Amino acid sequence: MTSQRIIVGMSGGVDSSVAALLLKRQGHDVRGLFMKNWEDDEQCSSAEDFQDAKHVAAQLDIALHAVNFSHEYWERVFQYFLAEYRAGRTPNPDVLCNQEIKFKAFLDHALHLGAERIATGHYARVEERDGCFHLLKARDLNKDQTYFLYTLGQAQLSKALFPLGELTKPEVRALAAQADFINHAKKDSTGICFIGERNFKNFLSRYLPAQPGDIETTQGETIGRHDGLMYYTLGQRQGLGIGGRRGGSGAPWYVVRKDLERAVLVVTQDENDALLYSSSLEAAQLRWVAGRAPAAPLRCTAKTRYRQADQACAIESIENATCRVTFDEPQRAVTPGQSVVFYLGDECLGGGVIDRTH
RNA sequence: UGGGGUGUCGCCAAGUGGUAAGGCACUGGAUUUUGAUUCCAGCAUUCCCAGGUUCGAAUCCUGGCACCCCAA
Repeated sequence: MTSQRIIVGMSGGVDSSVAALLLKRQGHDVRGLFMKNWEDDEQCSSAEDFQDAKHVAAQLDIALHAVNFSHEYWERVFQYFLAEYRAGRTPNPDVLCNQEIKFKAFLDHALHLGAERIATGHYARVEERDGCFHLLKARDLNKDQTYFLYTLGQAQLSKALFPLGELTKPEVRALAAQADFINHAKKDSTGICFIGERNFKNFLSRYLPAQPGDIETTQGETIGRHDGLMYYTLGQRQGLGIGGRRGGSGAPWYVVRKDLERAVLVVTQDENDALLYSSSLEAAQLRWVAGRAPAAPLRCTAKTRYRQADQACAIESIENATCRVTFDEPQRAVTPGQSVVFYLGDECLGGGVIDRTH
C-alpha cells in the first residue's frame, strides 16, 4: 500500500492508540485528532483522555490536533436523543454519533485538513469487492462494533480505515504494552460516547424533568409510583423500587410497556411473560451499507441490541425507508428507538430504527 | 376499652427456648462504546416498648403501645 495521509481519531484509549500505531508502522503519514464533543459538567475525564492521547502521539512522533464538535453533537445527536426520550422511546445515541460526528463532522474536517482517509479504533472490517465497500464484523467477534456502524454508506467506508479489524482485544492490549503506551491497561470506556458513564436517570433528569405516574401490573393493579416514563426502558428491572407484596411470588418485576396517554408504567413479575417478547417488528430510517436496499423478502440475521447473538429472521418487505421483520424465535424486550441491524454471515447489511413491535 | 388476631431489615416472609433463613428493593463491583439484561458481593449484635423467668428468649410470663377483624 502506498503511503497515505491518514488522520486517526484518537480518544486517549488503547484502541485508537494502537490503530495509530499500526498505520504508522505501515508507513503512512499519520496524524491524530482528538475530539471533544461534550462540555464537561462534573466529570473531567476528557482532560485526562486528552493527556493520554498527547502522550501516545508524542511516543509515535505524530502530530495531534484537537477539535471541538460539542455544538454539532448537541444539535445533531443530543437533541434527537432527548426528543426520542420525550416520545417515550429509547434512542441509541452512539449510532447517531458515528453517523453525524465521527463519520461526518470528523470526516469532513479531516478531509479539509488534507487527509485522504480517516481511521478509528473501531472493531470492524471493510472489504472492497467489485467496486463496492462491504462492512464486515471484526475478527474478534467478542468486540465486534458493526452494530454501531450500520448507518455508514459507501462514501464513508471508502474513506475509513479500521486498523483493529483483524485483531483481538488482547492482541491490541499486548501491542499497546509493547509500544509502552501509558494507556495500555486503561479500562475500556463505557457509557454514551463522549459523555461517559453516568447514573442514567440522574443524567436524564437534568434535561427531562420528572413526570410521576403509577406503576401497574399487566392485570391493571396499581402497585407503585414511577418518576417519569422516560427514565425507564422495556425489559428493565432495576430502579422500579417494587418490594415484596403480600401473597406475591417474590420474583423481580420487569417493564413491559409504557402507556404514554395515562403515564402508566406497566410491569410483569413473570420473566417469561409473552408481553416481554416480540416476534416481529417494523423499522424505519433504514440505511443500507451498499447504498441500496436488498431484495425482499430476505432471510438473514439481526441484532436488536449490541452484543446480542445473531437472531435468525426474515425481512418480509421493504418500502422506502421502512421494513417489516419477523424473527424465527420471539425476542425479549425489543425496544422502539433502538436499532435493528441486519447481517448475512459476517457482513453487516445495514439496519434501521425500531418503530413498533408485535 | 366485648371478643378475636397481629406486631422480625424499606417491602414480603421463615423462625415458638439455644444464640436472626430466603426473596424483592437498595448499594457496590464485574460484564458493556446506547438504554437494558445478566453475574458477583454487601445489606437486622437484633426481632413494637418496658420489666421478669432462664445458663440462655424473637420465641415463655407480666404490663404497656400500635394496628387489624368481628360484634355492638
